[in-house]
Amino acid sequence: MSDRWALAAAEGDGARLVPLGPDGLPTGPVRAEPDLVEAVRSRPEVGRWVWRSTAEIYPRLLAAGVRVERCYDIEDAELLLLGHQGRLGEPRSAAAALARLRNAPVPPDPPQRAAEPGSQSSLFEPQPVPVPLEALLEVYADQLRRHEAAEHPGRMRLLTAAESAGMLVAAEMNRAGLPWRADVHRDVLHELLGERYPGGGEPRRLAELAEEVSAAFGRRVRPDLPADVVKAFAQAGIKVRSTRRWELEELDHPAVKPLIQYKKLYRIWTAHGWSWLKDWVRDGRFRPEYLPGGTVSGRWTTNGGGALQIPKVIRRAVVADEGWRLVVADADQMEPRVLAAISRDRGLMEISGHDGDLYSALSDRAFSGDRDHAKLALLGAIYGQTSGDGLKNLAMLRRRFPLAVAYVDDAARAGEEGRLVRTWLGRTSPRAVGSGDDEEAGIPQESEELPSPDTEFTPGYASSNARARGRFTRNFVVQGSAADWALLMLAALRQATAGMRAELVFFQHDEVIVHCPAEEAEEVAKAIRAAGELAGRIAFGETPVRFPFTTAVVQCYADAK
DNA sequence: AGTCCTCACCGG
DNA sequence: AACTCCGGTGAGGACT
Repeated sequence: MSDRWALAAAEGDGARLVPLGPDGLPTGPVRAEPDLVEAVRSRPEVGRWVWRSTAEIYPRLLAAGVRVERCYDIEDAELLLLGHQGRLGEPRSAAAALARLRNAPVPPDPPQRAAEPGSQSSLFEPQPVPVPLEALLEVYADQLRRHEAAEHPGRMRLLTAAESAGMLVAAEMNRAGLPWRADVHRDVLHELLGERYPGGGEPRRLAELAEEVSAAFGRRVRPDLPADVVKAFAQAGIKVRSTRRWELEELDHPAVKPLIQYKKLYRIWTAHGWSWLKDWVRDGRFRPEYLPGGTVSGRWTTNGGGALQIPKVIRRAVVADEGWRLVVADADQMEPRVLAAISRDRGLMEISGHDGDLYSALSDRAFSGDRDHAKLALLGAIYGQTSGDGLKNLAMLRRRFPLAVAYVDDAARAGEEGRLVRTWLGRTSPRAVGSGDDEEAGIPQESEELPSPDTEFTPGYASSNARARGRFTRNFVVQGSAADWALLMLAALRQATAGMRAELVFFQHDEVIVHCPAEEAEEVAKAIRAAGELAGRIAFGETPVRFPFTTAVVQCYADAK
């Protein structure tokens, strides 16, 4: 009996499938079966299903109550392998991979369509390109070879396996949905925005604030039109470059207060108001479509519903079912801990080797300043900050944590020089757009600027384009390696809760929510902490670095912080 | 009528 | 204190 099987959807509801050996080659004949779901359900001993696309197959299985242990997603792996080869942007479909193997014309990927509210199946399936099982096997065998050719084959195997696990988690979270109380959401909207007027215009509170703004300027002003606001300030003798909140806050003018209030509420109304509720919440659940690896750095995105931007005030609507709880868990200072692990900097690993607040430890041991200054300095180093307070402490960071700063500096230099960088597991940055100075053909590039002498490590004169590129690659290695860790953490958590009634219902970069019966809550919290530590060891090997979570067992998401 | 862009906010 | 990294979203407006 084989541990690993390849599976392809066939005519109607059917499937074709075959057992595979450790080398990825078939160890038996191809079976043709009339019912894909039954083909999988009847083989619980299979440890890993190799298929073209999780989004194509797994929602069907979940709808029939069939859960699988592990999978290998060929089209996701193709994307990661292409990236590793510096060929991001080439079509990643199985059909395209096959065409490349056979030196045939490569079909472009089908366009991704927008999410449809309320849909339960995944949507990265605009028009599935049928690929026969034999062709899939050919692509799979080639992918196994390409893993071996990677810079770190073991890590690359881990990366594709982890992201395939992420695909399973994403489909399961979409199926489960985030518990959402529409009645509570409506109460919040009414409190903040007031009554809705018939006809669909602004609700009462927004209309009142618009009146206050107009009254303050002495003429009719539309607060939702930045150009109108800038003009109104100019007529009042105040020059503003934009109407961003932080800029308006500097001004002394009676319109400022209602303007800022208007912006805040306008945002809630348009992005998370009544129409959002109607579009995205069904039967007490919000079902966003998660896209693992949706950003180049490996962070997830969601398609529709803005699930990764739920405003804090709206979180009151996320309420556990009767007798159930939400276990809300936040990884503590994930990015500096990840930097410690990937750079192997002794000082930073030492500070990251405790469960306590990392920034406090940093300010106690290495800084004369307070916690907030320590935090700014460290984050500034990771983000490539170009101005502000963080810079003053950069020299000290360099002395105390030479390997950590060198790690991100090296990544920045690679970016400035147009080279690619990789996360710890091997996810690779995209090439610079145009990878030269040929953007905006025919227009000369901006004049070269002098580097600021206190921060620059490059001897040359990098253009501002190149320096932006350097900030991107600097951040990429840390944020991306953190995403590597998060994938492994999710995979471990999924395994740990497999025998429980608990369901993963939300994931956002460094935060998870598990919905579970009250009596399972403590066990779930323990499982989350264990998953974090396990992910740290699997991803980065044995290091002193700890990956703690702050967990809260609550009935309402808003009570978690 | 549809597409693309800018703005400004939300989250990490 | 300043606005650096990664995204999604909607509205309005300019364009085809």
